[in-house]
Amino acid sequence: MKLTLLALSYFQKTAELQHLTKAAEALHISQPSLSHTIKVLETELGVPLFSRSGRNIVLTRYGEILLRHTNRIMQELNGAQKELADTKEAQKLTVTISLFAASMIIPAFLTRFRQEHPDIRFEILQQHNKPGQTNQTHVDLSLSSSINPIENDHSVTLLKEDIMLAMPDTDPHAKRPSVNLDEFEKAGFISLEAGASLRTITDFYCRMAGFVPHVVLESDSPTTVREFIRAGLGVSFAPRITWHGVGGDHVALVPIASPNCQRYISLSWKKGEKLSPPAELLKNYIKENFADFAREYAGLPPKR
Amino acid sequence: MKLTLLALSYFQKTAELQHLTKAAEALHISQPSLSHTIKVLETELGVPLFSRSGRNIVLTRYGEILLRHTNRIMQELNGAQKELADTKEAQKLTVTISLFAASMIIPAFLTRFRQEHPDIRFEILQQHNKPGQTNQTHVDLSLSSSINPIENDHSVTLLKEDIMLAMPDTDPHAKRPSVNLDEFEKAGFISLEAGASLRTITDFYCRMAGFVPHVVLESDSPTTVREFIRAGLGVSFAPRITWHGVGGDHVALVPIASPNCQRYISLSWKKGEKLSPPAELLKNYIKENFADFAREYAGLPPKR
DNA sequence: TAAAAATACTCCATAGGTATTTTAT
DNA sequence: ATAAAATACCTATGGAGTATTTTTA
Repeated sequence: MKLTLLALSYFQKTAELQHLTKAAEALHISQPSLSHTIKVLETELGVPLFSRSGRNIVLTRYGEILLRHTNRIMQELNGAQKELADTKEAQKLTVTISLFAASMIIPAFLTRFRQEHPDIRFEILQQHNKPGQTNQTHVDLSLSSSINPIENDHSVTLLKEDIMLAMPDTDPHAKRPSVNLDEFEKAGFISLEAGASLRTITDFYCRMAGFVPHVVLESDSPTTVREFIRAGLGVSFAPRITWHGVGGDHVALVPIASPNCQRYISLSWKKGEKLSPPAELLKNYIKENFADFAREYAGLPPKR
Repeated sequence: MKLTLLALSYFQKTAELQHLTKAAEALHISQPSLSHTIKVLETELGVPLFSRSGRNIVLTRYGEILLRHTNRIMQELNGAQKELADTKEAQKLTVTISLFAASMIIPAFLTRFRQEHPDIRFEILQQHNKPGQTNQTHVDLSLSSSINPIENDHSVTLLKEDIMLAMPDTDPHAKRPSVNLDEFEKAGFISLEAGASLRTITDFYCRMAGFVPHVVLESDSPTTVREFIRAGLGVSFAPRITWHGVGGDHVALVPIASPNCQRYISLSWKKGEKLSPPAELLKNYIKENFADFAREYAGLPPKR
C-alpha cells in the first residue's frame, strides 16, 4: 500500500481547483512535485484521475469516485483530531483519584467541592489489586489508610479514627460499654477482601489479640455489610467516622478496649511530577476540610 | 501533517491485538519498527495511544477514540478501492462512441446490436466543438460524414446518401420532381450549428450554387427541425437515409438536381491503439450491418 | 508566444531493518 | 530467566526541490 493521506489531501485540493499549478501554490509545494505525486497515486490505484483538457486538467470518472471517498476520509480524520483535542482539553480539568479508603464518604465530599468548582471533573478508581491490570492510568491523588500516621513530601495525614465492632443488637456483647477483641476469636467476620487497606489493618489487630479472624463473607460496601450484620451473619470492624453508615437500626457499634484499634486516613499525591491546577486545588481543599467534613458526616463535633 | 494511512493501519492492527510483537508479525514488519511508528503517531497527535500494562500494552482512552475513527477511515478507503476496481471492470465492457452524424438512427441500431451482446454497454458523446472542452475521454469509435468517401487504416465508408431539401408541402417547389439549389438563395434555412459535420457539407454545396444560406434557426434534432418546417419557418437540408424522420405529414422531401448533393457516412476508430474486444466487435458489426440497417430504416431496399 | 503540465535529476526525511537495553513477570 | 517493549543506530525508498522540455491555446 503506497497510498498516503498526504497524497489524498493533495488530490483533494487539486480536484477542487482542477488546476495543478494553482493547487501546488495553495498546498505550498512545487508544481512538478504535485504532478509527480498525483501520477504516483494514479499508478498505485491503476486508474487515471485527471485528464488534460487543453492547458488544464479535469477529473475523470475515477477521479470523481475517489474524490467522494477522499472527502469522507478527510472529514473523518479531522473529526478524529478534533475529538482527541477536545478530550485532551477535558482531561486537563479532570482530577484522577484513587480510593483505598473512605469510599463511602467521598461522593458527598466531592459534591461539596464541586459547588465551589463546578468546572472540575473527577475520575475515581477503586478497582485496586486486580490481577494483570497494574492500573496504568496516571493518578493525581490517592486516599488510603494505615495503622500509623504518614507524613512525608507527598503525603499528609488527614484523620485519626477509632475502629469499633459492629454487631446485631441481639448479640450478648451489644449492650456492653466496650469489649476486648480476643472475645471474638470464634466469631464470624464480615470484612473487605484480602489486600484492601482496612482489611490489612484489622488483620494486624486480630493477630495482636492472638487469633486469625474467621471471615464468613467479603464485601466492599458498608451498607451491604450492615444488612448482613442485621441478618445475623456475623460481626464486622467499623471505623467510627468513615464507616458511619454501618450503625443504625438493630446494629450496635461497640468500642474496642483492647487492643487500641485505630487507623489513620492519609492523602498522597504524585511524587516529583507537578500536579495540574485542578488537582492542586482539590489537594488543598481535602487537606483543609476533609477531617471536619468527616466528623460532621459521622455526627461528631469538629476537633480542636 | 505527518499522519499516514500506513501508520493508521498499523495502529489499527496493534489496537486489535493489543500486542506489539504479534502485531508486528501480522504486519510483516519488525517489532522495533512498529514500536517506533506508533511512537511517531503518538507524538504527532500529541496524545498517548497505548500504555504499558505489565509486559503488554492496552489502548488508552485516546487510543479508543482514534480506533473508532480509524476503522471508519479504513472502511472508506477499502470502499474507494473497490468502487474504482468495479468501475474499471465495467469500463472494459463499455464502448465509447462519438457521434458527428447519424445520431437519429444510432439508438435503434445499437438496440439491435445489444440483442446479440446484452453485456456490452455504450457511452455516446455528442457535445462536439464545445469551447474549452476538447473532449478528453478516450473514444473507441466515431461516426462522421463528409463530401468525399474516406478510406484509410483507421476509417471506412459505410454509406453514401443523397441530400434532399425538406420544405412545407405548401411551398411552390413542393410538388416538383426535383429542384436546383440556387432557387433557394433567398430562402430561410433551418440547419445544424456551425461546425457540425453536415452543416459544413451543406454550406459547401450552397457556395457551389453561388450563395451563403440564410440560417433562420439552428437545431440539432431532425424531429425538432421537422416541427419548424411544418410551422413554415423555413426549409432544411435532409440526408435521405439518416434523416428519414424529417419527412412526414405536411413536410415534403424534394431531390436536388444541381449541384449533385450527397454525403458519405464513415466510421473511424482509434489509430495505433488496439481496440478493446467489445469495441472491435461493435466496429465489425457496424461495418457489416449499418448500411443495410439504415436503408431499411429509411424504407429503401438493401443495396447490391 | 506564453501558460500549463510533464519529465529529468538531485536530495533528504523517514519508514524499515538489526542489535541491544530496559522493564516486568 | 524470559517475554515484551523501548532505544540506538544504520540503510534506502519516496516525497520534495530546481531546471528543463513538451503541449496547446
